[in-house]
Amino acid sequence: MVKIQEAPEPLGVREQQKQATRASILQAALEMFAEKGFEGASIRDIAAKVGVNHALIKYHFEDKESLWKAAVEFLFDRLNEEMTVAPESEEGLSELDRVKNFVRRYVHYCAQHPEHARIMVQASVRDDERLEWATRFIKRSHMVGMTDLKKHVREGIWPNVSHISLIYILVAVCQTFFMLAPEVKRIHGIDPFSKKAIDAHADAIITLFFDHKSED
Amino acid sequence: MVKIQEAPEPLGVREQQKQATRASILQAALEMFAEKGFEGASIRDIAAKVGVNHALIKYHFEDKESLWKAAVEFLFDRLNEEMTVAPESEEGLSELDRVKNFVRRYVHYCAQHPEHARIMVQASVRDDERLEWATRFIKRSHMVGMTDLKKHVREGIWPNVSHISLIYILVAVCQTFFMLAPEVKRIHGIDPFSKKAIDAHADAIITLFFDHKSED
DNA sequence: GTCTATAATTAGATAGAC
DNA sequence: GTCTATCTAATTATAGAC
Repeated sequence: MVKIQEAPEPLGVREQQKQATRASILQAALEMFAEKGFEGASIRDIAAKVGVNHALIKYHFEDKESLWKAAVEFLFDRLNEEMTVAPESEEGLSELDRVKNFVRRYVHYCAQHPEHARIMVQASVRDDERLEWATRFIKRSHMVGMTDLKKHVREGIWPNVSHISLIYILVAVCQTFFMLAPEVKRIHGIDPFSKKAIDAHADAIITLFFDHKSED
Repeated sequence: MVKIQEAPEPLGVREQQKQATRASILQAALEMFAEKGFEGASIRDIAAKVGVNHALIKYHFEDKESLWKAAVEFLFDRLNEEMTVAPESEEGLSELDRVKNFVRRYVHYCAQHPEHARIMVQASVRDDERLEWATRFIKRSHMVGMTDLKKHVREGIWPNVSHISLIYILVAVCQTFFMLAPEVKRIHGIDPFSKKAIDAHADAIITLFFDHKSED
């Protein structure tokens, strides 16, 4: 019995439960991979965190590698969603103010989802099959940023230096403070995820990059 | 038979071989821990990389945890050595030029030893006993930097924003480009460790931070 | 869909030979 | 000092019950 439909039917309660379990496993996997790395995070610990049997993960994700890939896809899908901005909301703003808004938005994204940087950094320090696979996602987000960045260099917003270095500088300053949150807490005794610290960090970046000139 | 001596005697050939083996194991451990993380790097792979039996590692380093700690101590000892500068070499320089020199020196350190950032980032994303142990080393290097940084904020070299954010911004921009070298190569097709890329990166940071003012 | 039970592999540790 | 051999524990994977 095949149904032809424009919008998806309301799911059966069993199917709903399935998707909920799948989502819980994915969420637990994100946290575990972020904290312990690919080998350090065990299927069994992820299952235990969700409260299901480890064999169930095979049913939803085939194997550990596939689970990791599903987690990475989820990260970049969410990044695209959350970083997209309605054009109307920026009408009348100068290009510099748009760049500043972008920095604020990205800083907040990094604070809300530190597991993104944690997982991707651990992927990007080793030149293996997983990094090769993830390259398409990283590449896509870099290419989008690169186009804008080159335009902004021409407009004098960024200095005319290596574009590749600039991209990594921008990403690094937004991510690192939150990625290393456990260290920041231990060394400096502050919580990077507090509203105050998040705003102070965005302010620091924007002031240093765009509103500051060193005195000799 | 006890010898009292001012300077160490020339070591026996057997003892020399022992220390050479120990150093090789430590070097291999640094590379493996950096690339694969604590759990991902196996004692057996490290031993295989050196060309010795895995049981020998226990003789030199007791267990995996101790080997990791020895590797981290080595990293910070070398950091202190290589970042120390003779006061004479900076005589007559303005404070701003000293800061620029510091950035250049640190960028070169990060390029020469990307395993430092790789190992410490993986330690700092998880709040466990190893990070607690490593805190003393991180703290020491942050405290040195923090004192100078506050002075330089007063002098107008850095903008008057969160000092903690500034520290992480500075460290992040110097480290990340080299830490993520495998990614940089795959995405942008350049080698971050080439002399040209290293210098361009240091230039990018210094220009952006100290020699640039955005146009509105 | 989810769990039980178990096979197959791999890792860290260590006793003892050389 | 270094290696061989072995033990134990943990992990991924999977067949099959419910």
